[in-house]
Amino acid sequence: MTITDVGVAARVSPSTVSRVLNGTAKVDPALADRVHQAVRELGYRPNLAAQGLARGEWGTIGVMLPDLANPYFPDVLKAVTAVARANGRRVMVMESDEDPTVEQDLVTELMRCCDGLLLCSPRMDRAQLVDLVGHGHPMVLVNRIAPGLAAPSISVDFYAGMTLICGHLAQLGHREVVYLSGPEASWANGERVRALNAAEAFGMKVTVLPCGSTTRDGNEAAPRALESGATAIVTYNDLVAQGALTRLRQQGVDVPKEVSVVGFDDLSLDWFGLATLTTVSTPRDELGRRAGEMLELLMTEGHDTEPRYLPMALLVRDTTGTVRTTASARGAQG
Amino acid sequence: MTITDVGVAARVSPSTVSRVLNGTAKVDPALADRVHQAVRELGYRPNLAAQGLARGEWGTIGVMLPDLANPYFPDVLKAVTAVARANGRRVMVMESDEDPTVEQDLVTELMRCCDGLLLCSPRMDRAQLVDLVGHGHPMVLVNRIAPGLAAPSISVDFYAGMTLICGHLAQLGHREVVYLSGPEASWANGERVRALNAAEAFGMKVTVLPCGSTTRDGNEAAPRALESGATAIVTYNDLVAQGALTRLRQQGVDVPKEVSVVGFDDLSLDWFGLATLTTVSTPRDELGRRAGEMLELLMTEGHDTEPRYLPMALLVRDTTGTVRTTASARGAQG
DNA sequence: CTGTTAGCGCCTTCAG
DNA sequence: CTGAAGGCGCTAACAG
Repeated sequence: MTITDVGVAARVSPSTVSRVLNGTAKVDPALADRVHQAVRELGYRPNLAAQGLARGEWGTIGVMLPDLANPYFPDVLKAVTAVARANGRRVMVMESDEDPTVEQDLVTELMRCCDGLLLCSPRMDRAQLVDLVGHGHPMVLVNRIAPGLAAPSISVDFYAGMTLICGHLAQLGHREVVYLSGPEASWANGERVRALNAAEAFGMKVTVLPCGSTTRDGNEAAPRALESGATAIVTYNDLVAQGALTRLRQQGVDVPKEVSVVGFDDLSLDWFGLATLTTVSTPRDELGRRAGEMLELLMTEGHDTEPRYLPMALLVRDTTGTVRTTASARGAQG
Repeated sequence: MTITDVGVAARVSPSTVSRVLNGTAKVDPALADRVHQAVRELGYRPNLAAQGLARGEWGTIGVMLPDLANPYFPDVLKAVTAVARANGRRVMVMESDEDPTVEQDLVTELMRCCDGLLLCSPRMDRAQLVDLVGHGHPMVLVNRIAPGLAAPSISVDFYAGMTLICGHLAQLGHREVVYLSGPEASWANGERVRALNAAEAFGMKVTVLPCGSTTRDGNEAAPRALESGATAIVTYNDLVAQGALTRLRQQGVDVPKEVSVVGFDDLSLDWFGLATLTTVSTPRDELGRRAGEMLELLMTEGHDTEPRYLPMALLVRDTTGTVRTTASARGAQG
């Protein structure tokens, strides 16, 4: 089933078939009709490998991300896919399991079969990033801003988000908070930490505890967080927060009366359980959409867009409250 | 950067390069060394489009699934990806949003750029399935067994899983249960319903309520489920169950004292909240692994494997208990 | 506006 | 065991 078969069926040359199918040039309507009919009758579909070879492009964009099981990414992916489809492209996604070495391989692999790449929350260091970008393949960074890198970037404004959290806690009277830190190699985690450190200027004492990005991590870290003596537990994301929350409850700790807990990302995990998490929201849909658009622009017009930051919004819900004054738990809810 | 460039660098013909790279034929070790070195120095990577065109295959398998946001699928995907990588293939996934029409398009699209397809929980009807399989592309069905279809299938044994649930409830004294039904077009849902109906032979009265597959669906259906007067709420999956559970608690209903709730799939959502869900477990990893292997077999040897059913296991946890005898809630926990 | 011609980069017969 | 030659299906530059 080739373009030639369609050609004979429509009594035209293969080129003409190609032209009507791609709209590359004006074709006599009569011939075009014959072609369309033949295509329909034969159920012809262009061979993508042949097209790719001839055109030098695949009609596919690649997405690399650390973990598909994180509810964060399906939302982003849906938006990216929508944009890609609107531009007539497929999407190929690969997950790295948070491993920088794997990331390198995946990107190399994706470059072989995609016209452009979206690197979501890459964990690799700046040098590796520079190396990869140097290959000249269009790629845009998502949730990672790397200064001086020849690739457009778009990210949620983690720093501002965490600042909102700190402000909220400060106003509730919290002066000592503990932060359950995300993956060490995560730039996004670094931004959160920076914002926390900045909050110390306002008289807030911050303890950083290595933790992780999953519910399990939060669950395991909760006791240590409690022991730190902080009145509020700030977390890398909602998953960690929920894990911690569960553990605290099991230990009979009253949240938010005895201790406040804050999430990050608004994964809307709050369907579960009675209390819903105070957190900051991420515009995941917009993030995916704009990232897709930036990549498309980069691929088609070589447009190197300015780095963009997307704002987060504070969502005060049930897990934060005024700090308890002494040893007794008599604080009021926020 | 073509195979010819490598050839000149290694002072051999392109054919020789191809042969050492693919292990297609015996090559003088000295030449092979030169080739490897040249490849390394030039950083050469075969053009996939050219390979695909010449070989007539893409080195890619396609996966179609209804919804990436369902935590069920990332687990399956990880296993599929692992198998695919072990066989030197990439994975391309597309989600249909539970829409049979979209499914048709996606499969058609995937057939154009993949050597084989995994159709996960397809919602399309049998006729459409037959049509698609008729195209002669290797495909295996996951979580859908369709009799007389010329495609291998593998599925979790939903019927047996639901039977375990019914038995468990019956032994706790439940005689009236309500089922929050999944997507109408879901074969897996049909299997669950069949098992429920079979349970009626044991004196169990079953009411089926249309619901859906998401937490939101469960949340919204909970009041209706309660009104049905049943003593136990059986659900399409853990997501629905959690949604219902949350709503019941908000209404002050004591689970499991006043009503029992059972999930399905063991999505391990139980990190959240105080009570963990009684449910049946799905071997998602094994499902993905075996599906991948079946597809590989089908692609390489045309092996048409027997349909396989994977067993589920009952996990009795905190949300089921003995039926309350009258109006008072004095049941004990299971 | 249409058909003919020459590759895209690789694999795979076929000679040697 | 190696090189040369043809073709995979399509597009694009070239004549007509």
